[in-house]
Amino acid sequence: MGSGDVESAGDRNEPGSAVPAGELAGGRAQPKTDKSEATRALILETAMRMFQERGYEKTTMRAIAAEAGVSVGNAYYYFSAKEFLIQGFYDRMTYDHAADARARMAGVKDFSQRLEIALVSWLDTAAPYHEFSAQFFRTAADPTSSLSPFSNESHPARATAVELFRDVLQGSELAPKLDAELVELLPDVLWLHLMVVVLYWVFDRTEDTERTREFVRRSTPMAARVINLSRYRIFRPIVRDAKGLIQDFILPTIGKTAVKQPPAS
Amino acid sequence: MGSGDVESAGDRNEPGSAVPAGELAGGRAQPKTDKSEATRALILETAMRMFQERGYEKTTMRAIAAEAGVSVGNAYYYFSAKEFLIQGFYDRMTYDHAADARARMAGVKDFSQRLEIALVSWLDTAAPYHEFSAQFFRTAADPTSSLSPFSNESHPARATAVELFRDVLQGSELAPKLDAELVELLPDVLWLHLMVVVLYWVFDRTEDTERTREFVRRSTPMAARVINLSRYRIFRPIVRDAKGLIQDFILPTIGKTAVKQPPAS
DNA sequence: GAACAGTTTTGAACGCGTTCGAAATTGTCT
DNA sequence: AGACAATTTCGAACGCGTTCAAAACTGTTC
Repeated sequence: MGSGDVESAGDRNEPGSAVPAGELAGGRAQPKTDKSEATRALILETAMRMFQERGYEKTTMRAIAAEAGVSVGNAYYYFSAKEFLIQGFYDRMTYDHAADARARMAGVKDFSQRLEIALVSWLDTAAPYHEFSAQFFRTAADPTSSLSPFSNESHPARATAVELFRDVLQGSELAPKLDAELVELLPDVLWLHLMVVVLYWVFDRTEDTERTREFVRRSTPMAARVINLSRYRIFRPIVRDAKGLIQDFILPTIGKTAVKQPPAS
Repeated sequence: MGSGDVESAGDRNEPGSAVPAGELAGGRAQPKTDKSEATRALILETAMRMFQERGYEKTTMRAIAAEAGVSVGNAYYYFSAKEFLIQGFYDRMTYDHAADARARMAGVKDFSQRLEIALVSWLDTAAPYHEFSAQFFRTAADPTSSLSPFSNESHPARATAVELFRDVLQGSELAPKLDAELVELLPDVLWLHLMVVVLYWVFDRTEDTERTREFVRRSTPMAARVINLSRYRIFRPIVRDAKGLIQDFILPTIGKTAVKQPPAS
């Protein structure tokens, strides 16, 4: 996977103008000791447990600190803002999702089915957190926040997810003769599909997010069909347009540094 | 949440648990007197001016109240939360956009051009607010907030925008033989297109949001082409799928209660 | 051991959005 | 006019996220 460097883009942040540019990532630069690492972990675990129990907003920093047996200031020493406590959450869920989806896909060869499995797996993985998802979705929607799914800080999690969709594709018996360049772009496009599903899910208020689940059931075969049809000649101009749009406007935005091959011939 | 009554959604609110469920809309139920109305307007105008000058977060409720010459409590009497001050903003911008776009479209017959004009018009209308757009986009992204573009409270503004796109279509010389049902859905789909552009715009950090403008220039002709091609036979199954998806999953979510009204002014 | 430079921890304090009981004002009826 | 209710206005106070100077701890060097 390891294509190159992410453009550093450190100083996008609103608030401070004198950010030391060193420790933007989460809360700390380096864990110096084991005890330090333990404290950090304790705070994170406590916070995540409390978020699940009471929701994000209702869980105060004071309460987290008290429950973890440390002072507020100490919590802020490790996590420079409340929202950074979410990042750990986000990362872990991405990882769990990828593992679960791969397990479920095992043996399934049909692309449409694999895609659906991957998406449903996300819904299941995220289900426990649906109630307070809105509260941190709000935070994630802030472009200046490192929690935005498009931010550099989210790059590792995003890469993991994109990789999963690459697996979805590679395990499928796709129609031959598909445009190779297009296939190359698909993992990212499918990740975008997931983002749309997530968006829908966040707003979904039905029991067990049944509506989103049906949305997935309906939209996946359609996606498969579109991909399949892209082989036909009439589609060629559109496919070219779409490819251009994705390469020029979508990928750069999600921090993809132009791995583009020059158009041969 | 498609059919029937809109569940009052009062108790989705985090903070209070005893919301009277009466005045969720903006800040007040009814303006009782002229003076009342004047005070309300004064606060709103002051707030909007200060938002533009200093940004949303940096403008405190205390500062707004002081500048407007009223007490904080009074401001809260009219606007039950800071975010409600944005709604006025949102509504006004939607109105300005529609007016500006219609003026610019006058005489233009080509669909693709009309669509591009409508979108560019939005970018121009919104340009002064781009700097702090992120700050209130964050608020708008909260599904539980009335400021979400999908919320019921945003319905009037949304309807205005959709109406504009209906005009975009009606003034165009579209290919004949287009699926009538599809055409009927298009205004909402084009509004969604605008939402995507807005999303892109919010995250856009280029000079004068040049990147978004190019995105519009590239994506509009493509949209036009897709619509045009939808006539061909191979597309029929996909078009049917797409129509189903839109009707069953998109329109209900954006609060479409099958109300159609002729453009009367 | 003492002295010293980190690193970690503390808790009081700040500024903010918001709430609330009460005061001031306005409107209505006799 | 006075009496009474409704509306509008006020500002102190609450809880929250966050900051910061100082204290406590740790490891290193004589």
